[in-house]
Amino acid sequence: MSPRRTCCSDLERWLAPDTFKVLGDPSRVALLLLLADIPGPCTVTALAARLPIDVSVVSRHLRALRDVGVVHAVKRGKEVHYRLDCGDLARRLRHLADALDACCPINPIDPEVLT
Amino acid sequence: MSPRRTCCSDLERWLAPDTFKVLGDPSRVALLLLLADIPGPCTVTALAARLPIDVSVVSRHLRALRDVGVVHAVKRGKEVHYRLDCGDLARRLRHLADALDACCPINPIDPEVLT
DNA sequence: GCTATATTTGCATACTGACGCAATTATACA
DNA sequence: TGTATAATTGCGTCAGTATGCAAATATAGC
Repeated sequence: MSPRRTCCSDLERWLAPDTFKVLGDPSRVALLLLLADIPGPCTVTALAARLPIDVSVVSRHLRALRDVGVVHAVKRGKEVHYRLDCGDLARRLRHLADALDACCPINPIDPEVLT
Repeated sequence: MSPRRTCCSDLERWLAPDTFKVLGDPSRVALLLLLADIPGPCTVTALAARLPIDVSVVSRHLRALRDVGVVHAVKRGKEVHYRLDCGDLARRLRHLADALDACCPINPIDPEVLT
């Protein structure tokens, strides 16, 4: 087994399938857009009221988003307030972008491109 | 319906569920890592030989990656050579990171954090 | 303690997608 | 033209997951 190019270790580190799997669902993306659109924290019920899905489903989606560190949750009494954790996600995306750039300066262009 | 914050239009533009869904599969990520590790283009058969999955599955995964613009395909005779399209993906990730940062300067920190 | 509201969890259902195998298509070469 | 190799596509199967409803849990206020 040949040693892996150093840049690829970074790529493997930041190309986390779990995070992208969570970001790959339209309902969860809709939740993220709502959280971005409404300044300040938002409760589960308030978010569910703006989407055509049940509160329980919204709760589960928010938990999935929290598990991968994309949103942040704060409990206040019986309510849970969610907000985007933009900084962390943005940081990770930039690390991934850097790792990609570091991996790819090679590979010259070929003709007869399919797409 | 209140008008959307301008930053959120960018967020919606770059937070494409389709791309992330494709990046959310471990086999496809393994393919990307292989393409990054092996300098230069790679054929479907060569990639399949390094993974515990069937050639047909590899072919389908590569097509999915191509459909979202993450890899690049070039046909040479009966072979198809694939390579990463790092530049485009890195560009889109940075746009997304910028949109996130633009959306989130608000939201003060609250106590009693859950995660 | 009792009630009302917010959230989470258990469970059943339906859908999506990954996978392997076999068949088909495309291309190079004898 | 026939044969061999590369890649794709058809199809059935299986696992994972998104969803809604109902029940359970947590907490505030009476």
